[in-house]
Amino acid sequence: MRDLNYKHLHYFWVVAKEGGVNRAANKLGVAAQTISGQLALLERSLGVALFAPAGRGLALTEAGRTALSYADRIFNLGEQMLEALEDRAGEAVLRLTVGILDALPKLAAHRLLQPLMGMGKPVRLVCYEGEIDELMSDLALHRLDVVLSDRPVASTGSLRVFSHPLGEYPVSFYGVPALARQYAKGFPASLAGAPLMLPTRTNALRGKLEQWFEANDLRPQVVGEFEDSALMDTFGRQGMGLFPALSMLGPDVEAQLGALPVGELEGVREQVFAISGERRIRHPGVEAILAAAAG
Amino acid sequence: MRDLNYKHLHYFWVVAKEGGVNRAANKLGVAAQTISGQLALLERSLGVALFAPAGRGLALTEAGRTALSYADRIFNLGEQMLEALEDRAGEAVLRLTVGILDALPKLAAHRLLQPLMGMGKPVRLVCYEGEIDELMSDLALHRLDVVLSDRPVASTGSLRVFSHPLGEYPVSFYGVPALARQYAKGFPASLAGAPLMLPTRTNALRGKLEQWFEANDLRPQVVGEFEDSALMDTFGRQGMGLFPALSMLGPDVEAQLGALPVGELEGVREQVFAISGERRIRHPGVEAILAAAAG
DNA sequence: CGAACAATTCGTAAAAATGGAATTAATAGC
DNA sequence: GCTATTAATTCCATTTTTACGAATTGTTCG
Repeated sequence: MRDLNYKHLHYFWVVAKEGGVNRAANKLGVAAQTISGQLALLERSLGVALFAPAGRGLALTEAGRTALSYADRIFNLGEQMLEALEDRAGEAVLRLTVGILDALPKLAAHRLLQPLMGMGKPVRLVCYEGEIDELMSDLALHRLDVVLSDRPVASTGSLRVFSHPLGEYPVSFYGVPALARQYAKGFPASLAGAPLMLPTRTNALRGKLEQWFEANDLRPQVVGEFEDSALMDTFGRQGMGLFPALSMLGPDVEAQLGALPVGELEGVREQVFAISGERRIRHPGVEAILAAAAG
Repeated sequence: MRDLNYKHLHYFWVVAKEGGVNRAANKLGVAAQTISGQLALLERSLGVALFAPAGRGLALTEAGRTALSYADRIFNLGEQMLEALEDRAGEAVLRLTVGILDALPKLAAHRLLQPLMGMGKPVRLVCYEGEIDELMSDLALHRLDVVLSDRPVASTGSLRVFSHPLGEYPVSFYGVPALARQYAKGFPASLAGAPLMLPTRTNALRGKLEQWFEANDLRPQVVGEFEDSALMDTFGRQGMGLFPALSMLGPDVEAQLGALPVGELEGVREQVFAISGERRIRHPGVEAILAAAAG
């Protein structure tokens, strides 16, 4: 039973729905012998009988009933697809569906997606956020075109994904003006005992920060851990403590959060990866993003 | 673009997943020209481009992405079907999935399904209850083999169903012994002012009861209306009032509910129909039921 | 029992899919 | 800027699959 022949399955489906080979032949516009023959081939390739003689007609076997419920769904999907494509035949807007890891800084995501707007075509951007597992499964189901992550993702047996580095960016600590002034002098040594907000351990950046503390012989006071970077930003704005963010986002951070840079963390770089589910065929939008990141 | 060629769609699916015509050809064990040609035919029949040249490869178009999400589901279903059939290849139990209208007396349903047990094969009976609309849609989706209803159902445009009469059965009023004794004398005239429980107006029997009251010039006191006959039985057992049920179920009613017949309603017959979604192909179990009802 | 119906088998004809050889197009390397 | 390489495609002969006419088998109904 190597490969399923969908033409044969389609005949089976119509016969089952119409209630007989002759009726199906009539509906499909082919001769009854044809259907009968193809049906026999299907049964042989499946290794099970789908129909059993009943009276002078046919009745579904148990296996046939199982097959019918699948065939129903399969061919309904096929019909839906035709409708969907008929609608879309005229349209020309490019839709890019992006999954963004909760932990990834929103401003960074925004920056990375910026190149899309500079493309020739009109683009409709659809963003989802979530944890890495959800996003990966959505990627596998083609509900997402690409996922932005803070680490590369390895292909597992069932899930084949491809990670493309989008870049690595220096990281700085930021804080409200009062805090920033207080700890800027003598940075990074000044951080000893400073109130810090850090991402949780599920975030790749967390490990790098720990290493940096180790290397600089610092033991800061952690006042909060955040899964979602947007939440951390909000608390940072209230002056809860110093928080890490990309150095290049200085102007944005100041404008949106009223926080100033305290100092850059030497050797610490936040990495960003674009994870795609395709080996090489690329979404024009994803291509634009990768090109902009590389250039 | 009348009919979708699933072989072509399958090639498209593999090309999209593998990331190129050559890779797909390699995986499928056919030449690249073949795939290229079949893909072109698919695009022509659909009237939209699925791929666009990108570099020296191909990239999905917006329509291609739409198609891919359908193809994913379609071919995953196909693979699931093969697995399901492989498992079921040995099995020999017959499964009958029946939908039973809430309003239909449970004891009657039990009686009607009884013949199944006398068949040669082992049978697994799966019963669902619900309102007519739910059951009809489940029937259309092949989640049910047959529906037992108290009235025939007409085929609508989108839903083709076939109603087979299973029989009509005389109806009696029943009640706990005290009530039964009180109202049996002089039946049916004695019912004037008797506490009665009736099915709601969604039940076909309700209309027939009203007519019978009219014909016998009775104006009984309705102490309760019930959608579900099992609920009515439960209240009847508590002595809330007299309730209608099939005459032939007298022994069952007495054994299970401790209620006695008060009198049969002349001219009132509860009808039962088997509704199937198939024109003629019949489930061996359904056939047995119909045969037993006819014989 | 024979007429009508339903499915099937057989052999051949038509249609579709396939692969070889050559062509076009876009990179990557030198 | 030229050449080797990779990828997709076009053209056409060949194979495979699908389809139909004619005849066959089995079942139901009058």
